[in-house]
Amino acid sequence: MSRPTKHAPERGSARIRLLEAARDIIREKGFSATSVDDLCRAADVTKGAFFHHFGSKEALGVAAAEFWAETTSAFFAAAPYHEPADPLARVLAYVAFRKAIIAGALKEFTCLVGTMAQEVYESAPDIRDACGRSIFGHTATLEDDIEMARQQRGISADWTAESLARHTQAVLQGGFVLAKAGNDPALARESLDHLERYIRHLFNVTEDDAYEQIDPYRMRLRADAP
Amino acid sequence: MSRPTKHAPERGSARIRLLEAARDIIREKGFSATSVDDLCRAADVTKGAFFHHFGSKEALGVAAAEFWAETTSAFFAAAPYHEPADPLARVLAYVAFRKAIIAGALKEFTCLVGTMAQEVYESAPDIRDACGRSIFGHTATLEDDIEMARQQRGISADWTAESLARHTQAVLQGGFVLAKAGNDPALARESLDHLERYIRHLFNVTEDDAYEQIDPYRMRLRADAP
DNA sequence: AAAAACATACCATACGGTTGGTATGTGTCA
DNA sequence: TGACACATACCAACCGTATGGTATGTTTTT
Repeated sequence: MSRPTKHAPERGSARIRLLEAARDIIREKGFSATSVDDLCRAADVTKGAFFHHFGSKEALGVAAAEFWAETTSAFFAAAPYHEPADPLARVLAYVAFRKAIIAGALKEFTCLVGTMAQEVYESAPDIRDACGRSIFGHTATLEDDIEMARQQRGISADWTAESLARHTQAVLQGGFVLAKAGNDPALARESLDHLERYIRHLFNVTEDDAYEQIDPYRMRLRADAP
Repeated sequence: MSRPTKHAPERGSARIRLLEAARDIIREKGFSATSVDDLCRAADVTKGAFFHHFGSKEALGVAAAEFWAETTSAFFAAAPYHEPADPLARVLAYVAFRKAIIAGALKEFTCLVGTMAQEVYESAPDIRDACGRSIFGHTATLEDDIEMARQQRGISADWTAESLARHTQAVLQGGFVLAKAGNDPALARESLDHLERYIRHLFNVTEDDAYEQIDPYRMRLRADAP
């Protein structure tokens, strides 16, 4: 959190710090309850700097959603759930990975853009659309693996890869809502277990099947567990 | 919840109007963005009346969640999805009913307590807990039908009726989030289709089975459609 | 030198909440 | 029965503060 020295000024360092503060504080208090002063205090910048980088609070909301899209897509691209050679294994590994990162405080693993969209969908269309691009951009990264698994296994489905990818995101977002309402992260994990069972059913893969065949990534997660 | 007193037949009319205004405006703008003045204006009462009935804005939030719990539980208790004699049919009819009432504007069918919980879970524990009681009180009304269906059909499951009921609610809440982010109610209905398919899989009931056997309520919904 | 990146001081308003009051109903007891 | 004490429901005006936003600098980088 310490500011960079005057002679090594990171380009847009105040801007980045404001976006990071927005990510953390909006996830904790919501967009409306987060004041510009809150953000300036957390980022250790003045209001002048804030309005130099963002034309309005709403513009910051849009930028925060875009920042979230950038950072999370980098995070998921680098995540190990892409490792399995089998496409269905990658899909199941994704679910297992999402489940594994649900840990700690609620504000640390819940979704910024889901929270913001829920709150401002009607009053701030620009923010809503930026949140939508982040969410549906992410679901799109799952579609190829789902479609590959479907074709490879000859599943003639009455559902599309697109819709199953979106459903996966819906289960995640809904799990977050229940976890918040019940103040218990386990509620989010619980729904992911149902999602995993659903996907296995869709692909006729039962729990009895050897895991190392279908889901080596999940095996590794289990082996790493204490 | 509203204590029935002998005197003052018109008692609490301002209170009720404020709770109805809260239900509508908070669903549209969120809790923080909804001002006390907004509510007073919509309910056509003065601020003095507001703070006569509610000790604070947060107290109104709690009361609004409780009001939501009361009105929705009466609504669902009177809904026709309880009609089928078969318990699994009732569960599937519930999902079909939830899908059927997703229509019109987002603010008209989305969930007040899900929205509020998502927003204030960290900053207003009293409201969060009231939202939790509303949500999990509702999921509990599904548990008996699920458990009866399970026993009747001899399903030896690695899941509980409780967790499946909660998952159903998670899919609904997540569907609402996606519908808001994508500004399209169809996104919520889409996830309910996956949920229905999941439940059918769990109970080994395929789409090919005769509907009138398993789900007369759904048949009626279809017949009623234009 | 130009412009981008900050900082300081300030503003109008909207915010949640308080105050002091009125009108009306209700239980009580002389 | 009536008058009195008390409670409830509601209102208009007001208060201190926090809010998003601006005007005008100063510093730093190119």
